[in-house]
Amino acid sequence: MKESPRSNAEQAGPAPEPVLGTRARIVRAASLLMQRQGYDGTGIKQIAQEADATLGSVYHFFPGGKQELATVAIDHGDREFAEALGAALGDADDPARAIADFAVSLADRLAESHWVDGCPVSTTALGSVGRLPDVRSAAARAFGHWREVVSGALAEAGIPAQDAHELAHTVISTLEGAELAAQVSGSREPLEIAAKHLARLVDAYR
Amino acid sequence: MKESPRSNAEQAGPAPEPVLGTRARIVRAASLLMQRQGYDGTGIKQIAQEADATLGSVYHFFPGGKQELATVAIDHGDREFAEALGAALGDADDPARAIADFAVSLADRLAESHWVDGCPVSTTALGSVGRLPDVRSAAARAFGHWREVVSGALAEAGIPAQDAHELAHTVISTLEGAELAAQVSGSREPLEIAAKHLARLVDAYR
DNA sequence: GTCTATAACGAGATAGAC
DNA sequence: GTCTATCTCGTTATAGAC
Repeated sequence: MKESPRSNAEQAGPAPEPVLGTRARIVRAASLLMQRQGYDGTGIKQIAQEADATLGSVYHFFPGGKQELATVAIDHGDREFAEALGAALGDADDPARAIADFAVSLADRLAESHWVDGCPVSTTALGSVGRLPDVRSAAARAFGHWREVVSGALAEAGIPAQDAHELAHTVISTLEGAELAAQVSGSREPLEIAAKHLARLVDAYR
Repeated sequence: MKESPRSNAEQAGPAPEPVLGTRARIVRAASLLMQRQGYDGTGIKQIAQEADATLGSVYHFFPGGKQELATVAIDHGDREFAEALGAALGDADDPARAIADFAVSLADRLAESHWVDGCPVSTTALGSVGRLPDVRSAAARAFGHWREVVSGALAEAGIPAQDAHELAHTVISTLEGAELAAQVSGSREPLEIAAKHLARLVDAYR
């Protein structure tokens, strides 16, 4: 069960990335591939190949099969995005500007990936709404976490709790929708405009 | 090629819905199923069954196979949503209120369908961004059409063209994102809050 | 235009040696 | 924990009778 994450590369060379265990590599590959191709568009064999693991290892760590893998992949994307969001908004005294900058950084990442690496949750979640309850609820938790990060930052900047709660909803919704529009149209424009409008909206509540 | 759309039900009884030809039934079924399950989650056999057609008929009308079917389905959803949007914003002297009401009506439709009937384009488009260029560009056209409807209504209400263009981007992005969030969380809240914030944002530009 | 049968392939999942 | 072989089923797509 437990693996030493440093079984090789022991003498701490300049290698920046830690050596991932098999389970972690599988999770990372599943998250990345499902982010790009969705649940049905991603095969378990493809995940195993991308993770440099065998099919047997995948089912060893995830006996629940593809569904379990999908929920774990969404949890992974949840944490990843929450950290980025927290880092961007954490100690900002001007949350409106911080949110706008974060939206532009999403456009940067998206353009770098040629518009394929969008939200790590929405693609997987959308196609499985009425069909895979565990996947759907994992996605709902993720959205909730992200709203908490935004709402906390807004409250810390002096915005009343109820306003902060509602603004957090619209900030996350608009970022999601603008990222989707940017992917589909292959353009930074939706996210850049969303940055401007979200800043204006947040500032109206101070 | 051409079919009489009234080959039966000739005496114009009180039947409200027109009799659809085979091709139209296939398009409608494909649009509905891909809206719910995405491109990869929807099988051609399932489409044929839902449309009361045979597999042979599907390939007769759509020799390009699943890809062609998907682009036609997106075009269908495009027109459908553009009409609803146009009806809601067409002759409104208060576009901010009209947009808010429309967002709430989206929440109504979503709740009625138990959160499965979301945007007729985004689910199909998202999973195919880096993989099916024809599908992606059909989705991009749809988003463009919808923005034109919004931007036209805003311009007619006296908002300068550049502001109207940018607002249309955010209106569509936010509606998309809020609908996605509502589906995932099984709640009207994202769309109801988006309605309020979009109205406030639009009013700030008058 | 509609229907059935089937080809060709890949999917998710399992078994069991090592 | 890892690997390979395999089972079973469903998929897209095609062929050809009617």
